[in-house]
Amino acid sequence: MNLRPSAGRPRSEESKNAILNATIELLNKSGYPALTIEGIASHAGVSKATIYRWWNHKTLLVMDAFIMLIAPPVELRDEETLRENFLMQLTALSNVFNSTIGRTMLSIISESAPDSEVFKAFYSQYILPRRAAARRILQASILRGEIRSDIDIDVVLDMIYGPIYFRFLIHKRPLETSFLETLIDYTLQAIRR
Amino acid sequence: MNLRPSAGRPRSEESKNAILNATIELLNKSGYPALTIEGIASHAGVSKATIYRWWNHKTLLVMDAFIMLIAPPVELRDEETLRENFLMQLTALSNVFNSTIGRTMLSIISESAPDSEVFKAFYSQYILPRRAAARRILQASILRGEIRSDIDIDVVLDMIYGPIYFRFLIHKRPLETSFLETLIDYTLQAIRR
Amino acid sequence: MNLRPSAGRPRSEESKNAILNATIELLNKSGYPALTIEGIASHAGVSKATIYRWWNHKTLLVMDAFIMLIAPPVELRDEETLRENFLMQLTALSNVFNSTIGRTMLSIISESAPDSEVFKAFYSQYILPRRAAARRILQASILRGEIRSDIDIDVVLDMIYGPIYFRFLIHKRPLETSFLETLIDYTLQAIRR
Amino acid sequence: MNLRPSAGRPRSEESKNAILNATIELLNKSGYPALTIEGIASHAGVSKATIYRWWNHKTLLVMDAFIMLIAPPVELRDEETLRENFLMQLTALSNVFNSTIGRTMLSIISESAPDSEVFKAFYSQYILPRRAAARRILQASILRGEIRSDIDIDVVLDMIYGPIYFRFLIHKRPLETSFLETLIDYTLQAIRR
DNA sequence: ACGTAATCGAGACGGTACGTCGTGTCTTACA
DNA sequence: TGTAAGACACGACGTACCGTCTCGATTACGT
Repeated sequence: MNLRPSAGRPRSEESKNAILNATIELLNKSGYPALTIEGIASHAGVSKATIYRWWNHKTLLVMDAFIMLIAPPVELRDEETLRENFLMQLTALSNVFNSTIGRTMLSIISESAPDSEVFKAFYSQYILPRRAAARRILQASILRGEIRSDIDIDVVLDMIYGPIYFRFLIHKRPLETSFLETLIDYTLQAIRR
Repeated sequence: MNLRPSAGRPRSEESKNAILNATIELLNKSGYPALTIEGIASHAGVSKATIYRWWNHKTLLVMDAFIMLIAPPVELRDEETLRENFLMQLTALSNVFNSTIGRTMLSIISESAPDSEVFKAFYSQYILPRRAAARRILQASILRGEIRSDIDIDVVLDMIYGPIYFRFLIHKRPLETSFLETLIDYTLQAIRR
Repeated sequence: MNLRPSAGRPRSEESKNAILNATIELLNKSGYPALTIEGIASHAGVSKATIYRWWNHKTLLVMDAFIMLIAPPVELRDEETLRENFLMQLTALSNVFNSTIGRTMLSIISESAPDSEVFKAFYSQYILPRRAAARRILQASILRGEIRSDIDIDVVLDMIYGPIYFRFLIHKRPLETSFLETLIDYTLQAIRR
Repeated sequence: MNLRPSAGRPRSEESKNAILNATIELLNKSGYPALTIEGIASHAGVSKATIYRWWNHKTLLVMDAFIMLIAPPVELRDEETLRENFLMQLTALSNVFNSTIGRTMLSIISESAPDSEVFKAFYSQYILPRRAAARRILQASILRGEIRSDIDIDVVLDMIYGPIYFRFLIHKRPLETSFLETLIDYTLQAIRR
């Protein structure tokens, strides 16, 4: 069962945590362009080789730190209205954007290739779970007859998420709650029965 | 009027063009992470110092190359329907995204600070003119009574542009015309009178 | 005894030798003004950083190459006459001057400050040992009653070495044996009992 | 008569002086390795091209500044004793060595090739006149029967000048008068009748 | 208990690019 | 023609990281 039955010294969890924490700290302090493996190593009290042994690429290291840090997907609940559920999820999303590592992660993804390891990891571990949850509550809403049954759910989801990302990445403006509300209201207006 | 009638040797337009063209070529060939000032200099047959004399930062160099390359803002016309005008502009936008320099530019902007030189240049030279044009035709449409007069134009514009950027940067999926049409239709549905 | 028994990868003796040999070769080929760290690095198949790690200054690198190359101080012997001993030492000195690295070393020393690292190294590692040997045989000669006991040995040594350096550095004329002999004869004439 | 009958603007004496003075000032302030044409030009309020037009090489510029600055050769006089005459000349020489430009000049000469322009200029304009004067008074002394007639004057001159240069360039020690006197006394001892 | 094996820190290594500085040449307009 | 101003191609500087490597030391597991 155990494919590699642990010959030799096991991986140091302590070093692993020190590396991920150092990554986050240095990212917060100086930003992604100034983030170096050497800096992380010395800040974490760890050898460079140890980092290279476990992460092929700096982007994957940031990805792991990002996953460690962010909250799990918001539980969307059927009892809440569609509007409330979206508001909750978009608020969680805007918290991610407000962290340095969240912004960094998105800019890494922006310039990553669709077949790159980091993109695939981010998409499957971050985007898909949240999108699936949102899709579920939209479908429940359709079943309840609140919104039209012929809508293209993917387009609707993009109409909700897209402007949030846009506002952060391109406008670089703070996300007021009123913006979120107007956005959701306009979208629901477009798809209501 | 001319305060200092050119003391010293004038700037070489030839070098300037060679630098911008080399930037674009190398970007297309190997991508932004592999783009080096040294590479640009040698490919353009130009000295590194000449590049540094005119561009403080690599991002600003890419920005200038981007501006040189892209088409001027689409002329939006009153004779066309709102829907046609948006389709035209979004198609132009997707052409930008389909070029390497366009994708690079956006990822640079994604990780730029709001007070950075490159962000301010991009925002004022690229985003604002296009946004102003779109705003004008929305306002004309309001005057003609086709759409509601109480809408928040900024939110509407973000609902149109945002999903496009999102689809490219995060989903990394091609932009089918059907997507554009559905997007516009849903949006118009939300704001029609 | 050994306080830190070698943490980390040990210094490569191979690289060290390659650097010193490349220094000598390039010096012989093109002279000191054309000697660059970059040239040495590429000629030695070594990274620039490796050179800078071990030598703060180009002059110290030349100094080490010089020390590696030159013969150890001539053994002065009591059985020989004073005259023979000096002739031997001055001949060895003129061999140093006839090598490019010897001439280079002297011109480095000429323009070095008295408190500079390279001057102190040269003085203690090259000048002093040879001067001490010469001083010893002069003192032995005094004890044997061949020369006056009240002479200022430092002045006498400068009277012997100084003209050699002068002839090379300023006159730039070859050193004939007859010149050396006349020089020694005149000096002995001045200090004989 | 006038070979170049002043076509065009004449050479600016003002610029020439500014250049030579700037050379000396910068040499005194920061030393020869830090002496740059660009620095001289900006300090003298002069264009780089003007410097390059009149001096092929930085060493020649220093040479001209040196010649402008130093006193003319000491007048050696028959009325004085040989000893007094040498003392006077050696004192003048040690003044040269005490100036930054004097030390710089010597180190330039040390590393110059025998067929280089700067060496030939220095030798003919500085060394030879002083050496000729010293040679004359030695010959006069021979005629008066004070010193031996069979001496090799060139060797004697080197025995007097050499140790001075040596003391400055290699020992880097101050020249006490007592050293000069002992040096002269030993030399005269060697060649007196 | 003792070897085998993987991991760890330290840090040297060959590279590549950085951004700066000085070189010597040039192009302009003015004197 | 000479000059100041200043842009230019070139080349080296000394630094910073890259990703790899070689050490000795450490920590498990299987004999």
